[in-house]
Amino acid sequence: MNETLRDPKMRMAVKMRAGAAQKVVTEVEKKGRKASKETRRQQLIEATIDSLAKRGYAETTLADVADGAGLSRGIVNFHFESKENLLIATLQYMADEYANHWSSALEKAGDRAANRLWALVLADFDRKICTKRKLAAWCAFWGEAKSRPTYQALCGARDVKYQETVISLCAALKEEGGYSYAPEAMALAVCATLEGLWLRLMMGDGTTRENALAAAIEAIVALFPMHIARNGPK
Amino acid sequence: MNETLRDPKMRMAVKMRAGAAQKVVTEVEKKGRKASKETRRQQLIEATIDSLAKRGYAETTLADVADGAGLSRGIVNFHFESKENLLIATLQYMADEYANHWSSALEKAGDRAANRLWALVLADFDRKICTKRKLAAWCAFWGEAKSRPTYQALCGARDVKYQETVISLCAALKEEGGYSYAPEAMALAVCATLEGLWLRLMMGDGTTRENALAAAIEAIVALFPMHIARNGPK
DNA sequence: AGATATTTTGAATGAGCATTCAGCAAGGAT
DNA sequence: ATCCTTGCTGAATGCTCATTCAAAATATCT
Repeated sequence: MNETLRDPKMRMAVKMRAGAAQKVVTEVEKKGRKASKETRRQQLIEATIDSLAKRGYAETTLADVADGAGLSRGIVNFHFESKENLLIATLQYMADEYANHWSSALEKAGDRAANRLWALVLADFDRKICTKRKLAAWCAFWGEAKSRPTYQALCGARDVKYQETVISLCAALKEEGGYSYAPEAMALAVCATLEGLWLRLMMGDGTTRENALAAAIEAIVALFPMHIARNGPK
Repeated sequence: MNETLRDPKMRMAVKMRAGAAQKVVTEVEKKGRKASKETRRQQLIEATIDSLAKRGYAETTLADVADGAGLSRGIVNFHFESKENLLIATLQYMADEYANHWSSALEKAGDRAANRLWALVLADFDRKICTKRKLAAWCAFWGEAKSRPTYQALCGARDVKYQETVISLCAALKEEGGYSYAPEAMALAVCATLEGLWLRLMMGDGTTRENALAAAIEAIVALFPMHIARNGPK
């Protein structure tokens, strides 16, 4: 596919367009090999996410990633040594991005448990995180995670902290409000709901980001009626 | 792996063991080529589920499936024509089994909406359906579904009827009980919760079938407090 | 500028795998 | 017993892909 990219001149054009979009980074990159290396790695990771989203895990090839990045066939092995390493780096990148996103949302939300829970839910369906391509890439990894300890560890690490956070929020709300649930069970249910909605978004039945967010809100409003209303924490 | 299976005599031993476990079927199978063909297909589908669970979608090979079934390398193409067909048949089989399971649970539950919803939740975490190997196989397909229309259709078909059912149950309960939610959003949330719990079970963090069921119950008790208590529908 | 180090290329290599097919085995029919 | 049908086998084929590497391009240093 896209045979035009096999032509070096065409490739250069792609590279320059990409460069134009990040002018500042490019300036810094000119001097200093380290920066350049990181940039290239980043570029390849993005191309990997694209390929995972477009073709799925099983059909993702290094050739496709290289084409997507507008670079040559041997490039991945130069920067990542192996396909496996590239995929691990990609998952790592997504996991970090996700964790940073919800942690910073949590910080901004302040101290009240209701505000914090609300912020977590909104963060999960934020445009930055909740993209078709990224959801698809996540799901590609989930599909392989069970049989690959490395992926499992990276996906799992994502969840452990998140779920602990949700458990403590559920416990705090119970304390405040007089609910009767078991915090661990309720937290598991909340996390599962959010993940399940992601799965739905990805599967491409009619569900949209807005539907999903609405469903998530409906659920937490019903689960924590003393603390959360449809338009936000009380 | 398992080089012993390359030896025809060893294979025969495997075949006979498998045969012993289904003595009655074997008797019928002896006469009648059609029955035999179906049996063989079934056997290969089971081996495919095993392989998907053990090695993931990307690493599942026809050689592995054939070894798992105790048969020779060419066998899949003889019975299914191609790997793709085998995988589609496998997904089809799982989708049918799942649909039959919850439909019959629904029938047994009678007319009251609360009973029916409760039955659906229990059915999802039934030992027959909710096995490590089957969950793993489901997830393997989910991971590829976005980039393969055929899988998407089969996974999607699973959900459409299910979700319509849940929507109508939510609508009925709202009617009866005076909840204020939007039935579509609430149904989406309920379905997502159940699917998310499946995902969690599969990912092999500590979640067990019992934890997952407990979380699901906690959720629907909180979502439908007028109709459902922890020990069942009111 | 010239020399050196770094990054990139793309053709070659070889491994793994799905698929094919000529032939074997086991019944059943004549 | 012999033929025919059907199911099955496993070696051979050819294709796709990750990986390697010598050579080219480019950047950095002296």
